[in-house]
Amino acid sequence: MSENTSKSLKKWGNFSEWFDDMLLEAQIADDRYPVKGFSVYRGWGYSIVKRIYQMLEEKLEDEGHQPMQFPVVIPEDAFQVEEDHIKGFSAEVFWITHAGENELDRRLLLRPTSETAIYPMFRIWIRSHADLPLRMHQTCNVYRYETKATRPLFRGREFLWNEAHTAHADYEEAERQVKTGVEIYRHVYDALGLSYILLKRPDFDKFPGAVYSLAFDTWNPDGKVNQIGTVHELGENFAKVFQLTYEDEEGTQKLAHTTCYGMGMGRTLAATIAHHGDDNGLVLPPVVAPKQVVIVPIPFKGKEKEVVSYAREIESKLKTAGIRVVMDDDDRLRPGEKYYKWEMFGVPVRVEVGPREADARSVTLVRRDTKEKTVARFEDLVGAIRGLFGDIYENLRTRSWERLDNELVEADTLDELKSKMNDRRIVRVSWCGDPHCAFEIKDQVAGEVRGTLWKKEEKPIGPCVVCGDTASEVAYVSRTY
RNA sequence: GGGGCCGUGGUCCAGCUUGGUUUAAGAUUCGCGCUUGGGGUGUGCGAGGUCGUGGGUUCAAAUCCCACCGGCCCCA
Repeated sequence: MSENTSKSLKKWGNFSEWFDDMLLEAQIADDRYPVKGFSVYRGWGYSIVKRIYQMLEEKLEDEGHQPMQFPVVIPEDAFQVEEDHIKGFSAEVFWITHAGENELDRRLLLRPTSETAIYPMFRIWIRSHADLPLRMHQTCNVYRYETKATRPLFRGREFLWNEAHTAHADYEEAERQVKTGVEIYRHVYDALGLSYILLKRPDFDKFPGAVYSLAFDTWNPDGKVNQIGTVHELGENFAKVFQLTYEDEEGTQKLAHTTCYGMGMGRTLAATIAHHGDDNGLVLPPVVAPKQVVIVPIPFKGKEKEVVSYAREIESKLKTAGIRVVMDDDDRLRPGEKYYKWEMFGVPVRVEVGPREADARSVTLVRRDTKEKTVARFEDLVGAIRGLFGDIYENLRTRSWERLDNELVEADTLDELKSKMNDRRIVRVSWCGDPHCAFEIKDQVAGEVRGTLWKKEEKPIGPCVVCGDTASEVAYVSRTY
């Protein structure tokens, strides 16, 4: 697989085209599957996804979440218990109405999210305060019949995610869990070097059935924001309708309080690609790169043996050190072609080994993010590469946060907001908090109110940009996916 | 929700306006061989298409019409 020379890939000039090329050329995902909104994760892409899952699952389990796997089907009657939840999701539900030739007398649906699958079981499991808190998580696929235009990774009708669900004795404990959920997600996004804004969604945009919703929004090169994860405080809303009660120390029956949070893998992967990639292809953080190092032997006539055997020595040393390494000794390709190929795949470090290195027992190391070359001695190989991994990670992370900083601008008036929205920025505005003013923004400019910073008081600098009344909050406005 | 554009070998595309010299062109890719090898070597031979699907108009459809499927963009 090599990159298409007939096109020039421009991440900033034409993100859509660039991104589609990345998916195809770097074997991330293939959306040519013949059902709209469904696509295939290919080897390189799914390997990255698995590593993200692994980091997330490990952290969740460290924080006391048990791994579980619930069925993909939910019976209609369970789904229809919570009123807001139905309103929010029913238009997007895939129904199973038949089995063979027979019509089912109890229709089933493919989970769009699993609250209504999980709570009937929580009700069975929770009897006393000793059963709380109850925390679980599952990695699974969910199904939503999206009516907006689908895009691979960003918006599909089937998507990969991890969802966590917890039940608690009281609101305070649930609140602490919300914070923990946020910290778990931060841990993963930070490891990927992703920048984000953590917003409390406005009431009109919260998860159907939630008390409030938090969301991690991140920038995208095309000026839209990408929601990569959400955390919801559900209060007693679901507990009430699913009758999640427990007996407390005094022997009285009480309602549990619940939370849930979900991280979309497609979008998290999309952000990783979009934040770090460049016009030569992917640039992967070492922690999730399926291959962290590629060795390219450069055999000259008469010296093939020395070069190849030295390259194998290097390969085995790196493997022993636990570094994921691939040796590209395919003799049909020239070294230059291999450089381009592995740059497309975003492998963090390239090791070049030719007669020069074999003679000197050294290696030439090239880091993917800056293309900077260094030379190291064979004895120092592992340390040098580990050092580069650290440098690459720091660089990617810093660049991502700087870009976010760059994307964030202020606007004092609706006109200014309009013009900055046309520049595809994320704009901070003073807002009175009235939903009508938020809807007015949506009507007038190409973006919408995403919310206000969570746990960080921001003082509005002027009156509400829409109505001119006293502003109570600073709202973040942007185009969305 | 409203409007617009598009679908031709694995990929990018020419051809469509004005139906017929088109055996559907080219590049890339893929296979085999030689050559080459520190940033996309060159070359020879070969492979790959029911022109998205179905229907209609016509002596004749990649080309015109309709429906569906799939993709993209803009606006709300």
